[in-house]
Amino acid sequence: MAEAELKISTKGEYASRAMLELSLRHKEGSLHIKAISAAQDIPERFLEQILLQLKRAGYLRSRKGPHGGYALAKPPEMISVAEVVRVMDGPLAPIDCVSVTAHQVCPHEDACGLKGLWKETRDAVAAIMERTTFADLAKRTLAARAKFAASKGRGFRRTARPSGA
Amino acid sequence: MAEAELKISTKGEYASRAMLELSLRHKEGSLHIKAISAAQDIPERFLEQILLQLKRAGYLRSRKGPHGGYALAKPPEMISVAEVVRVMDGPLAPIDCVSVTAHQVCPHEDACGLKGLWKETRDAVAAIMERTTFADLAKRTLAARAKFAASKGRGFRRTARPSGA
DNA sequence: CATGTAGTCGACTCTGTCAATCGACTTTGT
DNA sequence: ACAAAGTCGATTGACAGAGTCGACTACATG
Repeated sequence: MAEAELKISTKGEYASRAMLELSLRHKEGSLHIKAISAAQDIPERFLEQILLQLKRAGYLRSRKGPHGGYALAKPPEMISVAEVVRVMDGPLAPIDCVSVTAHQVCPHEDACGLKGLWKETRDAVAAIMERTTFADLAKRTLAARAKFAASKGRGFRRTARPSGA
Repeated sequence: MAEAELKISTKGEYASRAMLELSLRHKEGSLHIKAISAAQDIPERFLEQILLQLKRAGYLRSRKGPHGGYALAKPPEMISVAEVVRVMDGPLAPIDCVSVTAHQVCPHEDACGLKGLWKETRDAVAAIMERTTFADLAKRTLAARAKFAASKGRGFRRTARPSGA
């Protein structure tokens, strides 16, 4: 028995985290894979191919050579989580006969009273992810961190970041 | 690339279909595996083990010998889809750090602004499945079938033939 | 009480997907 | 031109999901 039937692939998760990191540090210009990998704890080599995919899909732009790296291709408020997840894992549907992007005829048509239910859940999830942008996530994250820092007591240094500068 | 990041296992799907069939024909007393398998087009041998699991979890009762078979252990309006799916696939969470039944500390705590979002989607899905009972599904199915029959009933079958008579 | 019917159980296979890694190539800055 | 950084695609290893099998046990009826 698995542990979840509602599953976001780690790839989708990593992609989201990477995009979030990029959104948080949007001002800094481009970030190297290493920086993102370290900040979000994602295997560097794996992240590499994720960023690549995201770039091909038009969400990121990259620069080679020294001082290169990745950056968002559009402002964070223009990118929804749904888009990113879809790039990584494909269309979202709880079961094939309900997908908006990849339907196929369900052999049970009339017999399948479940179809409506699956569609309902799909729509609910899609709606949430569709309306949440990375700007939203960044805002929430900042808020959460501030709260965290405050509750942890003054004088505490915050999360150690492998920052240069 | 997969085709869905929101996935109900076929086991969960089959279990739901079986329960639906049992609900639809609740009046008939118990049904044999064969009948359910045929009606819902589920591999007999596979269905067998699914029903078994459902029985162990207390949703079905069975009778051996001739005239045996499976039947619901409680009325359809007392069983939610969420329960059944959970029996088959375990707790539902888009990612481990959000599961209500199987949490584990997320190593990114503060850094993870995504957590809230995953939780949101989980709750949305859970809410839908929790409030939908098999009585609901049976009703919907009957309605869908009636509609289907009506539209099929009048008129003639579509003629793809170049020249009719 | 014999016997076929039906259910129970656990182990097993097979396939596909997912996560992750490598090696080599290309581009860019100095 | 050389090194640093990014790009690419192929490969791999592990594990979960889907479906199968064989044998065992219980029951109901002739």
